[in-house]
Amino acid sequence: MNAASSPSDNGAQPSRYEPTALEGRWQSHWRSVGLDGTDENSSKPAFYALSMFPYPSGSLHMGHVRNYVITDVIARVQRMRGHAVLHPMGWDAFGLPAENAAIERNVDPGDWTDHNISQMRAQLDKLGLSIDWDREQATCHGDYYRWTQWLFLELFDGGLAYRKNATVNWDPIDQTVLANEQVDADGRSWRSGALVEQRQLNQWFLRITDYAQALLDDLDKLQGWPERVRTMQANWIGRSEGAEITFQVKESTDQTTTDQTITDQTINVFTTRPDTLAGASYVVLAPEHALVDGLTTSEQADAVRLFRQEVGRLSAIERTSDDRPKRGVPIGTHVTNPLNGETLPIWIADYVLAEYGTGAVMGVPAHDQRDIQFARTNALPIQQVIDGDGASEAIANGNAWTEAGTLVNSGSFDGTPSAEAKASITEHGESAGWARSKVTYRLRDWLISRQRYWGCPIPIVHCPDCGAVAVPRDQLPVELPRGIDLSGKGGSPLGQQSDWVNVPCPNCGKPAKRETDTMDTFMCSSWYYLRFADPHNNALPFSKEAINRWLPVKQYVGGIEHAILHLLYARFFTKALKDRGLIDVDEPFEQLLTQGMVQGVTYRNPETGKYVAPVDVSDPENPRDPSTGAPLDVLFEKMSKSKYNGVDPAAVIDRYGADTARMFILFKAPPEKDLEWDDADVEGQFRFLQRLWRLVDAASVKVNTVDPIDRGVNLSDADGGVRRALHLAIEAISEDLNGEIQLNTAISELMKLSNAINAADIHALHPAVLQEALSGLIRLLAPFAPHLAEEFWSRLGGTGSVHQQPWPELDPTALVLDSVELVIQVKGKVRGKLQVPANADKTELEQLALASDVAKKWLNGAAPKRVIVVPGKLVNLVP
RNA sequence: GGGAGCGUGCCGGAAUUGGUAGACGGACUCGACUCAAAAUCGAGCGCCUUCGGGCAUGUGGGUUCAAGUCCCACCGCUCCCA
Repeated sequence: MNAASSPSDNGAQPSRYEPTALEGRWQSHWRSVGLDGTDENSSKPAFYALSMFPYPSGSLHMGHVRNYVITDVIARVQRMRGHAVLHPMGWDAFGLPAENAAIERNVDPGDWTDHNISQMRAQLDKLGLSIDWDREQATCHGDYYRWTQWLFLELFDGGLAYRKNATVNWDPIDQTVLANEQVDADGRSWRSGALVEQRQLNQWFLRITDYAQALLDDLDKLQGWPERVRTMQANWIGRSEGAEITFQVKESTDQTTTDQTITDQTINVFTTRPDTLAGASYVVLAPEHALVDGLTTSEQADAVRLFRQEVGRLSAIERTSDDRPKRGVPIGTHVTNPLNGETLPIWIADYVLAEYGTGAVMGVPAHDQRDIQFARTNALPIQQVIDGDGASEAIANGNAWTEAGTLVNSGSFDGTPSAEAKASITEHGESAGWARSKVTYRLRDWLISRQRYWGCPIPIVHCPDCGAVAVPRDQLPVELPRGIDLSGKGGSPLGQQSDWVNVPCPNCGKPAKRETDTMDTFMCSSWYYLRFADPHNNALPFSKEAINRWLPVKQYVGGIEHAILHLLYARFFTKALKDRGLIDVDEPFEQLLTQGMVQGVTYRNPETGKYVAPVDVSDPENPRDPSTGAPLDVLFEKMSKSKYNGVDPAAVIDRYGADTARMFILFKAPPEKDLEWDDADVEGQFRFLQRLWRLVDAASVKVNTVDPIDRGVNLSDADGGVRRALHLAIEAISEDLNGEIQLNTAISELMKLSNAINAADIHALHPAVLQEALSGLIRLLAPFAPHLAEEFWSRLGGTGSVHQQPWPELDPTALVLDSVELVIQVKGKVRGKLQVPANADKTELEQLALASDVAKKWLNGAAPKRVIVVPGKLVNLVP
């Protein structure tokens, strides 16, 4: 049962693979000799391998293991290939779990976090990761967040951090605001899952929208990123080209409205379809739009007030959702369509948001799906202005015609193709003064204020006279007050610390108050990869020299869930810091690998939807609910406590060792795909390492040095076969580690090589061949199973550490064969095989094929019409 | 609705400048060893077959001497945007 302790107790002669003891021994040896330190001063080319750093929850899960093992293999291979490698680790250590623990259990969030960090570091150590711990960072420590604040002030000085009153997403569970990126498609918080609410608050924002175009354009530079991450970012940025069109309000100045008389009012709308302007039948303002009060007539005032109250309760997602009826009310006044002079009513409607574009749109029902729904609900006219095949029918059926076509009902523009009309109508409007071509983005400025305690304080003092004043840089960090009472109620916790809040204004010295909001934790993680390059710098967050040596990160590895959030923020930071002259790189991450989830088996009762723990399933072949006897669905889902499908990495390491865990997790699935955890497969991986152990054990009698020795001249067929197997493996594994990283097939190549050596009689092999094969095998194994490879290296008399050896070199002559198998096809179907000399040319191959029994049988003596020869592969005879 | 990706044995997955489909592993079956079991070792393992071969990479077409791979249409799943 227990594989780690069971292998045959039948005698003492062969040594046993005991991973736990072996791994502990090598780990402490490596630590004592400083094997994993960063090579800072050599002339070797730099290679920066980075995993997305974890939140220190206190327990390592399989997703972490997968992430760090993938990065570790890459780091180790690059070292063997002659690079100076930077492979650091740190902690994304601010955030709500610590604060919630403090509220629930009355512990200090800092102590709680530090305790978790040391616990997780110990768990990570057991994986045998080649991390330079000397560079460790925790974002909640003053010597880190001092620089987060410093960088905030850089952005503040550059005008990229500003404060404004805005409608923001409020998470009622976590009691704080959220950035748009942190609200999912269902309108729920990324953390708490609560439905977010809308609130008007005065908050800090970063001007990420200034970089919208650069963030979009430079996606093209990121050829080492998965296509779908780039697409997701491009969608999120959401560039749209169009025009801003000015509509003149029609009512004259003597028309009385609710609170004022109308002067020369205009409404600006943004549209991507200026070509459809003639089809506008109304103009819609967002209910919150500043012009609404002034343009509402007395008759409509009550309806408008009621409607605004209703809309105020809805989230942006609900308001714009396609499957909801579009609702609105007219406000009583009108505008003139600048293109054709028609009079159009002004409405307010839930589906128009104040924060997007100009907060106003023109309604063109015939050519916009939301507008046609709105028009049909509210009996507004539907005028077709673009014609195309099937357009009229579609519109009559209530489907907007959004394709390109030809203009109709548009006066002098009739007959113009719609693509061309976009430009010509805009130009016409520009010369008449009522249009401008314009580009807008879906991306909003990044809201970074959080009304929570356990985060980086925003280094600002609010002075009644001077306004928002930066805390002088020599006073950083603005430290979080410690040992305070956290109730979890009553607003921002820092606001209640009067000692801390009340300070003199750094500018004029009068009494002032500190900013009491803390920063979004994504601020802290937007620059940590820069600090790792220069972790102990006391004068600056990092020096330009250090950044130039190590950045950009050559290989970044992490979960797809950060495709937008962290990866977009970090790109923005990099660009902003470059523009501030602090760094020279403009993109932080050259290659990105997004690893898939680790899933565990779940048993679910399809009737009740409830999960059954695996221990309660008596027969896994035919799983049934122990209480109802109903057959259960067997699924693979992301590991979680509620589904009883978590596998604890520590338990796996205790039982099989880290090398088995590493090998399994790499072999079971390609890195970017989801991985289905299966204990039987882990067992299989352990068996492979045991097989290697026995192979090295047997060979050690014959080989006692892994140093290269002169090769004998006379090699037997078996010798040649083993050499060929070795060099095939070197070729394939080296290829798997270049570009698109394929670690699962690399391990299968190791297995093939091991199988090939095992299949030969090692006692009959030339000692030099066996020595070369084992030396190569061990070095190829080293990045994947570092402890076992080191043990083998030492047992076979190798000097130094296997991890400091050069990557094995391919000898192409070892791959050459005397004879190869030639496939004979007849009309594309395989009909036979033939051994032929490897150096035979096309003509010879054709003749050999024609003379073969296969040809005689399938061609009935006739000559083929055509013969295709692919040297080294096949001959295809076409009768 | 728009975009991206995916679909291969019982299972995880190999193979894409078009060239022997199913590498490697798991599960399973049989055999050796054993009092027995585990471990280990050996053999088998897509489907059908009249043992000649035939059929097979979601479905249906197409290009080609040759298609998992390229093209068209469709079906299903996943993700992103609306």
